[in-house]
Amino acid sequence: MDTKSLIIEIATTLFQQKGYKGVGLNEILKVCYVTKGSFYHHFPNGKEELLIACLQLMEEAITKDIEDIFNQFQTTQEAIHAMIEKLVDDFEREGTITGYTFSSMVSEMASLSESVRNACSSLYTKIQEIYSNKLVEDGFSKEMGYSIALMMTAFIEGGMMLCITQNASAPLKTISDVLPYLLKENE
Amino acid sequence: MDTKSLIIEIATTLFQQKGYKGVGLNEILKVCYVTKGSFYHHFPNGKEELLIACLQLMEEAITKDIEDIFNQFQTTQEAIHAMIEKLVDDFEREGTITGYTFSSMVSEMASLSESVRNACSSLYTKIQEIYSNKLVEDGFSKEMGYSIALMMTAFIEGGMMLCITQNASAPLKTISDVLPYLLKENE
DNA sequence: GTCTATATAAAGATAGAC
DNA sequence: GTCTATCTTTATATAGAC
Repeated sequence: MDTKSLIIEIATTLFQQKGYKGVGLNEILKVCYVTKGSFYHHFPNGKEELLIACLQLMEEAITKDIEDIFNQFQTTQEAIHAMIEKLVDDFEREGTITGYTFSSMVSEMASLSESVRNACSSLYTKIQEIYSNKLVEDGFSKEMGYSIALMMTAFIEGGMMLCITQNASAPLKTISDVLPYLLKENE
Repeated sequence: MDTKSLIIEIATTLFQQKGYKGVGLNEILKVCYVTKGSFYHHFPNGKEELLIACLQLMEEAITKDIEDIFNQFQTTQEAIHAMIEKLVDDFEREGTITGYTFSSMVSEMASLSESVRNACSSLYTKIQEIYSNKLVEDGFSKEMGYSIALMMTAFIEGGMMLCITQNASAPLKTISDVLPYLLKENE
């Protein structure tokens, strides 16, 4: 793999685990076996440029992943259930949630950098579109589909936050169990 | 006000706005007109000790605030509606959400400091207990009350995250509109 | 495109006078 | 309890050889 992609891949994981400010450039480059000089050749605008590149990679990876799951299942309910199950598995295996979330980047950087905020916003919008389209297929109105997609995103983000805080997968599991009510009773 | 309390108050606001790593000690102390020497007299263990103190202050302030709102209204549904409305108002007025959230602290620090994670966990538990108790008053079973309280917390946290990301209050408003379905149809 | 060496600024923290 | 001055480490970033 070329140097630039390598840096982006490794930095993405580290940012997701420890947040943007929680990882120093030195740490990233040490893991990559890449030097400062090489880094600034690929990212002349430094660390923030790297973050934006990572957010774009996340956008691709996350949307692809979610789309795959949503294509595998007939209904939104089944798909979202499978999705959360996967998050829970990852969390129980690795101890951290690296997929489908970038909340640390949002909460750290949204107030500090407009371009980072926009990249995050774009990502959430993409995810919600996938949900929303599936919900319309399921028979929901466009408006209702939009609202529920928004809620689902908030739900999952909040659930991940609680899992990280409690260092336990129970919150996401509970949410996964209760979500069907949301989807069924409004159809 | 005594120096220690002053530092805690100002630091709390700054941490909520910019996250823990987003604010330097220098910045905090400059706003307080307090010197390093004085700071380390009150907080021998430095910045992380200050953060813990801030989280405790938040715990008091947030629980008191939410309890007041919940005492003002008959049902959970009305209370939570008023609560979200207050969040939305604050956001529209100030541009940032400083109340009821500390997600930046969680996502930045949970993987790095166990004692910070515990303080955050305690805070979420307290909030959920308030919801849960009210829900039991409303006629829900203890188990159902617990699940719904968890969901509500996840919902609101996720909603705030989306508001910050989109720099708009729409997400929380949508959530506020749709929440009644969750509470009504399971009663 | 990659390297080493260096610059520069900011972080958190300490020492000791008052 | 508060002050100034200082220390140490780490951060991001740059210069210039190869």
